[in-house]
Amino acid sequence: MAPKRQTVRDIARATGLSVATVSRAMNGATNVSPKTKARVLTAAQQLNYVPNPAARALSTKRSRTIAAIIPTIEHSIFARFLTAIESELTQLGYSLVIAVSNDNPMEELQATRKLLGLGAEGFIFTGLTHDPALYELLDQRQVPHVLTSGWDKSGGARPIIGYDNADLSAQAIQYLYELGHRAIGIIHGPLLHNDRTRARREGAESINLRGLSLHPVETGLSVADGSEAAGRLLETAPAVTAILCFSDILALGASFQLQQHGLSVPDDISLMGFDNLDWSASNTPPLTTIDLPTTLMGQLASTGLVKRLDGGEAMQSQNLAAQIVPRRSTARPRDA
Amino acid sequence: MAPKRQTVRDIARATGLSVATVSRAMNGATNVSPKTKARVLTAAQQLNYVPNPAARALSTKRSRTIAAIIPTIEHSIFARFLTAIESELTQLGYSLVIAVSNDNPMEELQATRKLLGLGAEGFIFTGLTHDPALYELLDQRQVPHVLTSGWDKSGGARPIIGYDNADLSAQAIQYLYELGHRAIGIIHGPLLHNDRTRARREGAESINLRGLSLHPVETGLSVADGSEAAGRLLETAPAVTAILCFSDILALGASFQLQQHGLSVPDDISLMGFDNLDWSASNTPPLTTIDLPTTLMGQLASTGLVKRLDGGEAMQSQNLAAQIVPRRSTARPRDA
DNA sequence: AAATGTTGTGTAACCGGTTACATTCTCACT
DNA sequence: AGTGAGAATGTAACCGGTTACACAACATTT
Repeated sequence: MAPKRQTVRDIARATGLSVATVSRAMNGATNVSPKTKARVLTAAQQLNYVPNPAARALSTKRSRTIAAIIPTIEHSIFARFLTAIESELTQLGYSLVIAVSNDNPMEELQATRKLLGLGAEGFIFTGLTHDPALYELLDQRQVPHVLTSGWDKSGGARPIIGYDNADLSAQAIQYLYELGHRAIGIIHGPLLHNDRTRARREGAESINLRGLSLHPVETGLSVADGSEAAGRLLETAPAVTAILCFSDILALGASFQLQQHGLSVPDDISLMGFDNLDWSASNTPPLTTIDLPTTLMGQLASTGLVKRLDGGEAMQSQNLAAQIVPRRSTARPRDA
Repeated sequence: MAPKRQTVRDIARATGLSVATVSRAMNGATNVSPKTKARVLTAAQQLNYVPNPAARALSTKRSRTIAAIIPTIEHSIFARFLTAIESELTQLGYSLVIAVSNDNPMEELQATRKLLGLGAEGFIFTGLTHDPALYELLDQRQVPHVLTSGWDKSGGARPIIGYDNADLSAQAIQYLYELGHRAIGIIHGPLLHNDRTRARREGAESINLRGLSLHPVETGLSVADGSEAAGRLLETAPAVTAILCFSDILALGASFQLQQHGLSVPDDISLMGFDNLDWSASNTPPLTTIDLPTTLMGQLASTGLVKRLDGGEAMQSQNLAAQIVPRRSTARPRDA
């Protein structure tokens, strides 16, 4: 019932070969005759041999494990991201470990320490700004890593695979302006410790168009927060004819609030999101949003990191394209 | 810039002590004088020493890693579950690795093999039915594991920490019946490879009440699927006065569809979900649903597994309580 | 003062793979 | 047959912790 674990030496004994040959046969067959290789493989099969990962990691000094640290898991945009990373890494023979930072730089630092101690060889972070101590740690130990979900035009020192939040949100405002909207509400999550949100807000405010007035409202990240913020916005800026939310989740909350006020989308007010989550097309009405290249970003971050680890190739930063997806939740304002 | 990794021997050299003493000082201090312990600790601090997890795992034959295999990550109910497991395990000094089965027994088996090869010591599975080969593997290698998200009255051979899906869904039907509903639609995900859904369906159908007729519709798991299924239901069973969805996600989709048909909830039709996701209270109208003890389940599964691994205590099965959360999306039918 | 116990520390083996280097075997070619 | 190159295999050290056992120093008991 409990056959003790088999080792290379057991296989060596069983086949009458040496441990070196067994090891060579199990891995990339360098200089092993096909006959012996087959002999080893069948013996391994029979004895139900599974290599000990710790022993292998110890002698190769490689764990083939990559860590992803994300702000939260309770948000399908990150779920999509993680799924992409996971499947890509699995294909490349790597494993993924995950930690959550709750958008808190200290928790992020702590999680990184922990995963480093767990043997992670490479790191995928979300966002561009992190605690100096985190960077120090990474540099000191020369840990390959990549930043995601953002973009730095000025080209920072570390590889980035992401998209230009400022530019995208500017595009969104432009899009609404061209539809005829002049007073536009913005609902977004916390600015503190979240450079994606900050970039989006700054991007929106960088637009200078005649007659345009923006009405930003800061709130949390949940559906309930979106609803609450929309309520606040309707009170403080009743002239608003369109609302841009910096996430589809917030837009969903806002749409609940608008419904409660008896306002119809887009006849009374236009609503636009950010993320293009899977349900945004099913929303009533289908939600105009921005499709972020989350899956591609996960794939590229993974392959880049693996190439770096396996081949030593330096990673290249990439600014990925993202598209506005026009749907029925946005339209010309009534009096335009 | 690249100070080569410090080892116990480096610390031993630096302090003039032996590796054994250093090791003892670093871990639970068995027989080490406070003075030496302090000396070792400060030296370790100064040299920025981080123990090599592979070496430790190799010699202790313990990895302190637990694996969770979930059907999908793109569903906040599992996100909540994972978050609970993660924080609990971290507190207990363990780490979590995650794999996704996509509700496919073969993928699940493969993922288990992989994580076992990665060194996972214990497993948390979702659901009660799994591939026989999976059970064989677990038994043969005596891997501690726990099944979650379900319940087996007849008491299976393996520890379960979950809730009684059949009973909960029966309660939901009962609740709607008592409100006065007689023709009740049910929208649920795939029955194949998903024993939670099967149990819920069977539980609902086990109810025998005068005048009650159920109209089940099978679909996928996404919001769009819920919307599609609701459309189908309205066509095939127009007499339905209430719809029970086996997930809040499906209920959200259904509510979009009802809106499109100009039907108001709950005046024209009652709508009920399952899960109590964070937004279900913000929905318009707030969604009646069943609050599942996901967080508690994650905590108990984690601590149980750790107790088993650390202390050898056998795990105990637990049937956790779940509550119907009545909100405004359900009401008496019009003509009752 | 001798015997015994207690506490703190050191030595060296061990975990289970990988791999540099040494050795043996094969076979082609003179 | 002899030689040398190249292929196949073996030996043993190594990765970096942990820990059984040995031993030293000092306290306690009679």
